[in-house]
Amino acid sequence: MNTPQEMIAQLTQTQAGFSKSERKVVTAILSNPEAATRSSIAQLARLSTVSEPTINRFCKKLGASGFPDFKMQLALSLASDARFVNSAVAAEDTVDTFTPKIFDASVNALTRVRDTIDTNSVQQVVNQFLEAKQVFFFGLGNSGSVASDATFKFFRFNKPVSAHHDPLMQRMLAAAGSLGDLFFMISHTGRTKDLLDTAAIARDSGATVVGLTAPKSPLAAACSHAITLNVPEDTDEYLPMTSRLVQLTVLDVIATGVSLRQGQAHIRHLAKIKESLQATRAQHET
Amino acid sequence: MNTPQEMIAQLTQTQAGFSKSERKVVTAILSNPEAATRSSIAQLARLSTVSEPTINRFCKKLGASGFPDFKMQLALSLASDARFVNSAVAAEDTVDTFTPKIFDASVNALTRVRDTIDTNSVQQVVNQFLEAKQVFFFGLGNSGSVASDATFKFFRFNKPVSAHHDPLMQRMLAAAGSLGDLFFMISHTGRTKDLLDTAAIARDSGATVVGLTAPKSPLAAACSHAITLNVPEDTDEYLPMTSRLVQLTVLDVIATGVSLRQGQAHIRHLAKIKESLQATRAQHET
DNA sequence: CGCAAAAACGTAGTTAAATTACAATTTTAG
DNA sequence: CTAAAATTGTAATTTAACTACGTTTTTGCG
Repeated sequence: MNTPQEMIAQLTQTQAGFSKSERKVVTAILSNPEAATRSSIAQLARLSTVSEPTINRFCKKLGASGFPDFKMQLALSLASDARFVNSAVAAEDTVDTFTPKIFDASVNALTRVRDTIDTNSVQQVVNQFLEAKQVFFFGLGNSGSVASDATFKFFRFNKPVSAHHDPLMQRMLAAAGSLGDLFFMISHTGRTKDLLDTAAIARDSGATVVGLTAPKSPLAAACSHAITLNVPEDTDEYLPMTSRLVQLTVLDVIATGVSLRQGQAHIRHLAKIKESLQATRAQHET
Repeated sequence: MNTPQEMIAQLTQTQAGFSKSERKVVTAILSNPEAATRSSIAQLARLSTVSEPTINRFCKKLGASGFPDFKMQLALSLASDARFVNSAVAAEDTVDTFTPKIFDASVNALTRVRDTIDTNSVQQVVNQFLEAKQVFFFGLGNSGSVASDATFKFFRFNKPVSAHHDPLMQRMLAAAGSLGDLFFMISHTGRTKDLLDTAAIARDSGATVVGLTAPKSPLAAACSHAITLNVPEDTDEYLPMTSRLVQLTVLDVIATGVSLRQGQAHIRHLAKIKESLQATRAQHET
């Protein structure tokens, strides 16, 4: 059936189309959705100061088969939203309590980007990668590590790839760039001056410049193609930068796209690489 | 209330403790759990060829307040399990279809580790970090990038931290180690020979050796303390190595632990670092 | 092997919840 | 201001869930 129930979305978003008493029901439910999933139609009717049939009609209007079904969908909707709860880490937290919070923040960021990422730009970047003769991954700070990781992932495609963390080196490489070169810029903020300069230089030199960065950022504007990421702001002092995780995952997506396009021949290439690693292992893996 | 409903786990795992007709009920539910959440007590009773009260008693035995509550918990349990679905990327996949799969695989890995990680060992590692005079992050390949990322995260604690990717350099540093040095070994498999050697050398030199690696791996055994990660095997050719993401997140957890223990003084230190980055930005962020 | 106690199970009755049919009220359009 | 349409509530009906109690089955022990 319809996979992700979005009952709450319907309750919170849909302002129009509701009558007076229906709005009363919405208010009552929203005041404590958790409780709503556990209450009977009579209880909810009393709480909303409407009649029971009104509740029932309301449920059907929202696509449920009846009140019990509505409760079910609401609960499911809450459950999936519960994973989105980005509860802040507090000073009183212990390892047991803040560990799940950190993981949840990461999951939160990933699901958000999954639901908002523009697959068209991903497709374009995959195409650019396939057409490129040579690929440079540029990043600074945390994004530099992401760039390094990217080389480990993309060198498998029989194409020269490298990562660079030094702004001067990046600048020189960009200046030396030419048609067929792909510069892959990674930046969470998309506002790092050095990278912006480098992007401009690279474009001037005739190379393709791809960005993995924030929407509406200067870097996104400076690139030939950009994949923009809608990651939650890291307002909390303790919660981590989730952008790295998202960037890595998007690079995985791109790599998968390239992989699929390269087809079977490439699979054998991969097998050879895996084999080569065996010798570095103490024992064979299970 | 109890956060993650684990009704299915109770149904699939618990073999003992069930009577004959209760097993019939379990079988009936398991044959189609989805349908079970939508059926009435009478329907399920017929399907299981038992009486309605038997179903009801069964529900209460499993911790539900009654049949409706049981259905609810079962549905929630199914919903959370649905996120675990690690559907493989197929050759016919398009960007639109494989992108969510990759994200889901990452989310899958994170939630799994979140639910299985041993917080005691995290706590121990946090303690080790606080006691250390100097910290070295070692990793090879993909884990090397993780090690680099770790330095960006941990240098904030006013303590000398560095990452090294070269096995020879790692070896030399390990040999030169002494009490107060913390060697932080990152390895997905925990079977990389170079790293195993280095770990042994570091321990011999009197330093503390911490591992972030696979359970029951040689590396885990070779360390003073180990955080072991239960990440899903990467059996699919296309799906990415999720271990990096998990490793990064665990490092975030450790950093948060350290951060919380260092208290308020450290917060001001962080503010200064953030400030220093402003100058590298093209514009102020929103 | 047999008997008694305990556990498991089902039948029938009871209660509560959800739904439907219909009437009253409110809203809207002309 | 009035009539039609939409909205809401009342009351009755149906359906589902639960409880009490009696029957059957299992278990433990002499």
